[in-house]
Amino acid sequence: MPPADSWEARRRRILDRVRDIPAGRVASYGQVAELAGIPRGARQVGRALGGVGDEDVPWHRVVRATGRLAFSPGSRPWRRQRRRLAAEGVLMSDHRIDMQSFRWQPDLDELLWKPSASWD
DNA sequence: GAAATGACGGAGA
DNA sequence: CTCTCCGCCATTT
Repeated sequence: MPPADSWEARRRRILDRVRDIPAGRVASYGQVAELAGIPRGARQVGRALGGVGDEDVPWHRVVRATGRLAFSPGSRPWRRQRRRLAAEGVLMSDHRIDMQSFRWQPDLDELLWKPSASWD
């Protein structure tokens, strides 16, 4: 039997988390790593996304913590990602996303969807 | 095996 | 704002 937490297992958890990111929001590599139970595993997230081809994964919703894309500005993949984000309403100004407004916050969404559970 | 290389991040100068 | 430096870890050289 292989180790319980193999690279394949972690890769699968990473991609599952990326699938959770709703359209119109973005998450940073580090954030996805945290959610996948891999603290400080930002680079592994990049590694996992690098292999996604036809797999059904919204890879374009993962950006750097700074709001910039991981690709070189103006490059082919950079433009592709920017286009996909724009189609969801995530616009960039000066090659950068306003993380304050577009960063996905799972816990906050929970509050918005299920309000009045235990307020006051 | 050692060293370099990333779809990264954070701290510090 | 820039530029280092370090931690991280799978993969490549």
